[in-house]
Amino acid sequence: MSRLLSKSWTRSVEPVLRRLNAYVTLDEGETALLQRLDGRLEQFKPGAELTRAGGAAARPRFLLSGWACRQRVLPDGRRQIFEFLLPGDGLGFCGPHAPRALASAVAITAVETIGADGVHEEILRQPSGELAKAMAAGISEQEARLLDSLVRLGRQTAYERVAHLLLELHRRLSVVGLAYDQRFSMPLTQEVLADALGLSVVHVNRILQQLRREHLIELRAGGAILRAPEQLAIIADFRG
Amino acid sequence: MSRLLSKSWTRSVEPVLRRLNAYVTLDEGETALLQRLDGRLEQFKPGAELTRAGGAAARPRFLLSGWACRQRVLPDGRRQIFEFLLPGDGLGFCGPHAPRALASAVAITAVETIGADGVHEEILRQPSGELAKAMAAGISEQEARLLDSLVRLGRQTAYERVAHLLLELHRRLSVVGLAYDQRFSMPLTQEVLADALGLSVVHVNRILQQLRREHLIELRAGGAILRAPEQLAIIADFRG
DNA sequence: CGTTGTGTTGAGCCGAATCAACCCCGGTGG
DNA sequence: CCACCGGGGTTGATTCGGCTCAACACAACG
Repeated sequence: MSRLLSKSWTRSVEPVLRRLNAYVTLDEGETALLQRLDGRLEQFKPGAELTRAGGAAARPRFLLSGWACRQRVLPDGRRQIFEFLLPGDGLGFCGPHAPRALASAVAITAVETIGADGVHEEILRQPSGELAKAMAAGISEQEARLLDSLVRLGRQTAYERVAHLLLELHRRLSVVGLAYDQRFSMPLTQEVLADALGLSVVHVNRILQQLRREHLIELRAGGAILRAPEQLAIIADFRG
Repeated sequence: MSRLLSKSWTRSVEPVLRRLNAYVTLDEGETALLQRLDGRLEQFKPGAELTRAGGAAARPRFLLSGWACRQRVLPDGRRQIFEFLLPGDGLGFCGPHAPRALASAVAITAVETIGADGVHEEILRQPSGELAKAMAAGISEQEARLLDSLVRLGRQTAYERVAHLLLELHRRLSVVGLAYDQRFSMPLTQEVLADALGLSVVHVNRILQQLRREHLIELRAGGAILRAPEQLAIIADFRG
């Protein structure tokens, strides 16, 4: 019940199943296909690149555990994080069309991924199956998140941006079973948050303090609690 | 050679052919398919909605003439423009997967579109044909532009943002044959630019003046000229 | 132990927003 | 013909949100 079991848990495809079933209920065959995924298991240390921008398109795979992000770095060092990749998320599924990766993906914590060529083949075999529908819905939701990010960066204040991102992370982790009530682990430094939100580290720090002072959130070493999700949603214009 | 001919030109699928052929050379059959497109022709006045956010996913179609944009408006009136839609661009091609439209599309000038269900069918029939490849490349490029926009809004200064957007528009119009050397028509008010760039109208005005003062650009009633594209590219970190 | 990375805090500055005029131009209608 | 009007662009004054710089606290770690 301790280390070994918990280790096997961190490697399971459960987050993938949870996420896809949230879109469309998969049938037994498709569920079994995912549980028997035989793609290569890969492990990454924090800071390691899962995908290099401009490099050959990566093979499709799922993130089983850990946090990563897609990002771009400007010549002078400024960095923009496009999105966070959480357990259960797919990576490289648009790739087959695209000649090369559009952004580099970098591990934030230790990360495990599993190759998912089998899923890709199944989608080609059954373009109108539940699995294909679920994967398409996932890609669509990902694009919706990118649009949300554009609004965040272009038209929201720092206060609204932070609230919005916290709600997004909470919602996504809930779907894959990694949020417990309003509590979830968030292994992000303030610098990472800043680069995702288009803010400076110092300012992120001050906004977080304000949110804590107002009893809207609690933060402790890698963990977050949303104390007033409804109010945060109003602040951030968050569309659940 | 005058009004009639020019009118028929504005309705042609030529921009579509130009854009797709820039990705992958289409064969005669595919070219003919596009030229014989029998989808419904639709016309929109400035300000009209081509697609309503949250509404049913729109049928796939191409924009034949005019400018439009995809956008979202916050409850308090703040607006973010996600991207501009130019002649030759597709709209609603991801739609079939997605249950509903992710953003509303609005005409900026008068706009003509043509339904393209035929293209969608052809892609299903020949998933590895040139047409399918070209359309996939187009979607991939569109996502790349969204990522560029995220960098723009999140990590670039107003000066860099304006330069970057002008270069993007010039490049896209060049591909579809609507840029003449460094000159192109740009029927955007400063307010529209502001909402695309996450800036205020007043500030956009000042930045444009600065760029003109520095002889990097020229602007005249709906038209733009890039006087020093290479320097603009350096300023904006624009990756051609 | 020092070292390094992360979070916290204060002071001052600056880029961009806001507020408020004003101009110009193309309608439009008396 | 001219007076009026509204939309877009321009300009100046002022405010403010967020950045920079700099120092310090604290914990993890070799």
